[in-house]
Amino acid sequence: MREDDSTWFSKWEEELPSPEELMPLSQTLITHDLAVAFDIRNPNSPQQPPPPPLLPLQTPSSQPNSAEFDSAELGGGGGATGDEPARTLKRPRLVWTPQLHKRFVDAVAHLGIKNAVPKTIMQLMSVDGLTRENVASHLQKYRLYLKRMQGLSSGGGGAGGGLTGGGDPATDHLFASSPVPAHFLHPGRANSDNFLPFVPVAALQQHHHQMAAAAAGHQQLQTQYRQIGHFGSQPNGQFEHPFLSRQSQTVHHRIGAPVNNPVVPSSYVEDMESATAANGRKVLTLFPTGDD
DNA sequence: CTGTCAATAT
DNA sequence: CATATTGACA
Repeated sequence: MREDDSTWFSKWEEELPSPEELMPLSQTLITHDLAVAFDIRNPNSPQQPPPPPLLPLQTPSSQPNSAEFDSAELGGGGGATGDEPARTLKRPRLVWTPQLHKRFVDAVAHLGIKNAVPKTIMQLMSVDGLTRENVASHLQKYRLYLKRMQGLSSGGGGAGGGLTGGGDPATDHLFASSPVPAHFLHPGRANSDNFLPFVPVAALQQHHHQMAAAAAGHQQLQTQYRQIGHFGSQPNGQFEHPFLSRQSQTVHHRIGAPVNNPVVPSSYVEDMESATAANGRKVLTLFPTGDD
């Protein structure tokens, strides 16, 4: 029944063959300008349909959504006419969506704990808009998560927890959604050959703004709740995402009966990047990469 | 300067 | 309250 349990990492091996395959990595985050443009915090309209966060493929159509420009910022004083570039502007808040986190894990996994440093990860991810600080922050969170899992799974203590191979959410929320490469659990242990040495390929840089994915717009919105629940209520009925259905709201009682293993809440698309390879590896590689 | 830990803000 | 952001330190 549960095949995912032991398949995920099996698949992983197939997935991380060569760096070249990883090269095409390219996700589009919100560009600064766009972010700022969307960052509009409508004082009057509290419920403005937030821009669809991530768009893997299948760009609907660029429906020029009337973007209202609300420069209700600036607290008096200061030249309001000056800032046009997105420099020195405060980013809203990075929304680490499962897919994005997956990319993060992917990069870290392929890099190896050794090279898994913020800068490298960030570069490998090639996520436009992502900054070192973002990755660094998330990285440490991820490390803590790994550490936590280590202590719980091994050990013997058995402490009331129980449940070892499952992994229980509630504390790790997002982290639990993405598969954790086994090797992460323990740095110097098990066989070393398991992994590919992997050499930091030349600086890969490629990012273009093809499908704009706007994910900004949440400034003070509590994350997780309706962050990206269902946005198929567009008047135009444009998007209809099959995935991205968080089933939170589930009352998880602390100790209760042995919860079943289905940890994975919904089914996130395994990997959209692999889809490209299946079809004919190419697509993203010929685009003018205006890197930084 | 880059990476990490701690504190703070939202 | 959890998460991301920011600051300070190594």
